[in-house]
Amino acid sequence: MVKRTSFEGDGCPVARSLDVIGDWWTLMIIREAMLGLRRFGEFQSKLGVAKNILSARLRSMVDHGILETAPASDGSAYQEYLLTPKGRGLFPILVALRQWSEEFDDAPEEIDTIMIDRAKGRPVKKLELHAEDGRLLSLADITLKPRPAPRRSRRAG
Amino acid sequence: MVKRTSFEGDGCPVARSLDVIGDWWTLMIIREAMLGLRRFGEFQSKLGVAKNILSARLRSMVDHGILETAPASDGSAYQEYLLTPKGRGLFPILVALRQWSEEFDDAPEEIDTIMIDRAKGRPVKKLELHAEDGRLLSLADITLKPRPAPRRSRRAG
DNA sequence: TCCAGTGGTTGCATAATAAAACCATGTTGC
DNA sequence: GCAACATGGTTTTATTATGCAACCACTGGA
Repeated sequence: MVKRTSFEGDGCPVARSLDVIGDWWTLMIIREAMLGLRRFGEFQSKLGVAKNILSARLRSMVDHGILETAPASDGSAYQEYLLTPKGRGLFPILVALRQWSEEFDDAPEEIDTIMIDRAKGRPVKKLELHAEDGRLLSLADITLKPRPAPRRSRRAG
Repeated sequence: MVKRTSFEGDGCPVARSLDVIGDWWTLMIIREAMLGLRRFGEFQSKLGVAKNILSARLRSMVDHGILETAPASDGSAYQEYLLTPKGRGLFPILVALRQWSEEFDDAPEEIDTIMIDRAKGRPVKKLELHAEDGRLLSLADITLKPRPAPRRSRRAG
C-alpha cells in the first residue's frame, strides 16, 4: 500500500481535518460555494478544474457531509451542491488562509480582492483567538494536553 | 503542462496560500515545528514521512520563507529548521483546522489532544472574526470586493 | 581507523492528477 | 416527438507526485 498516507486513524485534529480537506481543490471549491456557486458547470468553468477531478471532489465532500445535493432550485431536473453546516464551518479556515496571504505574501499587489464587512463596507479585522477570560492568545500562549475522556471509553479503537 | 495546476498567478489570496502550504505534509511539519521540533530526524520519526518527501517540503518551506535553517543550537555541526515570523503566522490556520475537526468530526472521541490556554489551563475559545467596530462576523456578514490600488501601479505584471 | 548515527539523495513502483474524448440524460425549438 | 444543443458527468490515457527502500556523505565517538 503506497497510498497517500491517510491521516484517518491519527488522533491529531489537524491531521483529521487535512485528511478531509487537505487537497488542492477542495478548499477552492468550498470557497466558490461560499460565494454562491452551486452547479457542477459553475464550479468547472469558474475554477478551470478538470471535470473528473471536480466530480471526485464533489462526491468526496458529499460523502463527508460538507456538501449536500439538492434536486432543483431553478426548476430544472439537474442537481445542485449546497454547503451543509459542516461545510459552512470551514469559513474560519478560508479566512485564515486569506489573511495569511494578505499579511505575508511576497507579492501582495497581486491579490485582487479584500474581505469586507457587508454592513459597513470596511475591511474585517484579523482572526482572534481568545482565552475563556477574554485574553487574546498567540502561539506562545497555548499548549496541548491529552483530551480528558469525556464519559466512559477512553479510547475508541 | 499537466503539472499540479499551480495557483501561482491567481489573484485569490486563498489560492495563493494553498499554492504554498496546500499539500498533505507541509502543515503537519509546521504543526510539529510549532510544538518545538527542529531537526530533520525529529520530524521524520514523529511524522513517519518519507525522507525524500520531508527533504523536499523542508526545502520548499525554506524557499518560501516559512522556515529558516540555523546552524547549531546544541553544539553539533548539524542544522535545525526554525519557524520564521511568516511561519508562525500560520498559527491561525492550524487553529482553524483543529477547531473544525473538534466541532464537526464524525468520530470526535478519537481526537486525542485539546488546545489550552497555558496561563489558566483552560480550553481556548473559538476563533473569532470581528468587524472594525467589534461586531462578530460570520460567513453571511462578509463579502469580497476588488482590492483598491494602494498607491500607484494597479497591476503588477 | 572503524563503526554507528544523522541527514539527506537516488531509483523504482504506484497512486493521484490532468486533459481530452466520449456518453447519457435533460432541455429547447418546432 | 424529434433533432440539436447544453449539462453533468465517466472513461481513457499521459504525466506528475508520493512512498518506500536502498544508498551515500558527513559527523562524532571509541
